[in-house]
Amino acid sequence: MPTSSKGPAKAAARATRWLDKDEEAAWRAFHAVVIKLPWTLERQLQRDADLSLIEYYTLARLSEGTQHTQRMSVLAELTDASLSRLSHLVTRLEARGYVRREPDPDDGRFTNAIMTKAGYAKLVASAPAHVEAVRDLVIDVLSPAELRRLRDMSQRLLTQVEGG
Amino acid sequence: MPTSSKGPAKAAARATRWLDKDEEAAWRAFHAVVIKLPWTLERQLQRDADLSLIEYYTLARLSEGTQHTQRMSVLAELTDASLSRLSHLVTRLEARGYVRREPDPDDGRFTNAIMTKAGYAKLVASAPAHVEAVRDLVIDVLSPAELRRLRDMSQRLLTQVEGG
DNA sequence: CAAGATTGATCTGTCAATCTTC
DNA sequence: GAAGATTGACAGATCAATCTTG
Repeated sequence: MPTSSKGPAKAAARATRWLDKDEEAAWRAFHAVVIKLPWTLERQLQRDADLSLIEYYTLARLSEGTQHTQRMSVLAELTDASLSRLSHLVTRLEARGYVRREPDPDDGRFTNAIMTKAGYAKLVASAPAHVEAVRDLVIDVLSPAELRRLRDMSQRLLTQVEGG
Repeated sequence: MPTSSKGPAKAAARATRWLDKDEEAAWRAFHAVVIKLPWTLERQLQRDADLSLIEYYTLARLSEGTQHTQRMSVLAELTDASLSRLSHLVTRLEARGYVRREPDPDDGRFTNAIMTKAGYAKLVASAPAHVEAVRDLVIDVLSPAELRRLRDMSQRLLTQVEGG
């Protein structure tokens, strides 16, 4: 019954503004995408590259850093992971030889994550199939105008989600 | 570097169609939403109702079934969970007294998940805060026209994601 | 034996506690 | 002592294997 209908608004201090029919339909469709899309990309990467989505984007963001390097805390921001999650994750990538860690020479409180040659090669090898998937699943499904709107909406949603 | 730029398209049989600047920007924004939104909703539900997102939607979908009942396999579809995941999950909901299981009287191969009174009460108590969150984070951020477009795009994305 | 469902092993993420460096 | 980072214990998801019913 929730999220729609005017159903029993038991607990809330003031009457709940339930979703109307259109809002409900929009939410269901969008919610489904939000749940299913990451999963589909996970599968693609797992199958084609033996990487998880966040592993792939960790390598991608590392490749954009000077010297293929990023501080752990910055990388956590960029990949939207907690520092703890990233630390575990980098431990695994390290074990596979894709990344190595070094304390920042200038300030030992920071740890630098540094992509190895093998890590870069892995990213380069994995990218084409992943970009194909992103195209197939998202980009090529929408017109350029729609894509602009999606970006626009996404940016506004983001400010909300990030506690605007 | 991936997803954008014309970078080394090593593996793929044919040249990779990398994302152009606008496509890349749209993808980054949308990707961020897709990753962050579920997490925000998880936090809200965890905090306000001690439920995970999928637990909440499991209860919600159950409440829509005749007699507050759904077959496990149908419920798995509705909640976008694997049968295995759902089974583990229902075991937990059962332990908390929100759901019980019975074999289908007509065909013992099916298992019915049945929401208890306590389960329904839990849903009713949890719904207002969750709907508020969905409004704050998504619905009220977009105009009705945008919401229509979002729904429209989402539906098309879904057919792709579901292997259209 | 096929479809529905469950189970157990394993892996990943989270949370809280801890360690290190300045 | 505060910020950055790591660690370990635990909760939840996945995958493969298994069980059950018709």
